[in-house]
Amino acid sequence: MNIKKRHIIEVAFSLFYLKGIHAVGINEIIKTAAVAKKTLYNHFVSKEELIVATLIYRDQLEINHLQFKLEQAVTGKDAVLIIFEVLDDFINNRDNILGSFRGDYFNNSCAEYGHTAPLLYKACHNHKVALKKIIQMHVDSFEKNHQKNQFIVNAVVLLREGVINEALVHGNLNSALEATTYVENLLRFKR
Amino acid sequence: MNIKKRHIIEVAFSLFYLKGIHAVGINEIIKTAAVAKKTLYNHFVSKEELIVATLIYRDQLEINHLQFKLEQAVTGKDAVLIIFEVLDDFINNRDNILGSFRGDYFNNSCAEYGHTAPLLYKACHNHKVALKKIIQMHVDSFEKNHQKNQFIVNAVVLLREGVINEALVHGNLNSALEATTYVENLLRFKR
DNA sequence: TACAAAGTAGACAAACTATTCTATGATTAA
DNA sequence: TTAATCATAGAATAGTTTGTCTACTTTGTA
Repeated sequence: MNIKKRHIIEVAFSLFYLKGIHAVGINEIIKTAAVAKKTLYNHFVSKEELIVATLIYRDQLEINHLQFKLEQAVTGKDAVLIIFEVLDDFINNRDNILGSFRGDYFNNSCAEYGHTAPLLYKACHNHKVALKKIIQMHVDSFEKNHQKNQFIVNAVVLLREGVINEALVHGNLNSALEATTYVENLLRFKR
Repeated sequence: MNIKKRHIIEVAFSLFYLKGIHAVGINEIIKTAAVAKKTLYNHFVSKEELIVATLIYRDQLEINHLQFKLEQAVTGKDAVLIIFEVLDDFINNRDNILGSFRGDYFNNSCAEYGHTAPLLYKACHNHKVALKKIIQMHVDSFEKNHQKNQFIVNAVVLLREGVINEALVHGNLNSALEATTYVENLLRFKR
């Protein structure tokens, strides 16, 4: 991808994520990115297209990062626990790749736009589907009983979402560790 | 409270909740509320004050509604399960009082503003604290062991947050029921 | 070297934003 | 009845916003 285009996406993402999408204007983006307005509009037909690009960019970043971390997992159960380790590092700003925590970019974007911007919603939804697929794959490796399998997958997805919101709005930075205790229980009982 | 003021708050809440706060202007609010601009600014010094008023209004509505439903609970464990019943009705638009589901208003507002508007963040945070206090109270009634008690309270809070986001972004309208199965497990094992 | 593509800087338009203000009409209480 | 209060409609202000356009400069490639 064009280097300027990527730079604009990265800068836009940072600002959107930190301040919220509506709160950040095109002028702020081009100023921060040190880029001409024309350049931005050469690469993106509208602000909405840029927003969607930031969502896809962040999706790839988070999914790749998670996959990389999951390579350390020996068993499927390890993998499930690693998901919450990654979350804990993210929430407590111990991860350079994911950057400074300000909630889940996809949840935040959906919260801001709801279903008023269909492309945007779809990008958020896609990310969640991709994430669930990864979780599913790892749970499949150790739980063959369909019902138990679904039970665990759903619980992990649910807890993950809970952890992020708990950290953001409740301000509870231990939420990932709390969830880990919980997941350990879940994995033990379901053997 | 003044009847006009309350009407403005209710209309503003509906619009903010449906479309997002930034996306709704003062002009749209006064037009929908069929009220003069001066009337709005007589009651609220600024848009931000109105936003905070809608958060407090919704906080009271949700807390009162939940308390009312919880009166049906015979035991503390019933109460915990009722929390997820209420959520399920909310998500599937079976509750006239809570209205049409579009996620958690407090999470959405925080997502939109982050910490840039301290009064707003505080109102959201207060709601979460009030909610946790209610959950705590009911769990206290059946679990005296402090560690187990905290474990359950945290799990319920985490799951509740997860359920709402799962429904909003994943589009999974069964999330509350899935969580219920999970909570039942939790309550059984911790006897 | 020459030429096309891509970037820069920023003025500009049109539409929006929150907020203030004026002028007028309706209610209400003394 | 009279005076004060409250509401209305909407113009005006000052500042946003996204997106377009012009004129000029840099850059990469053939």
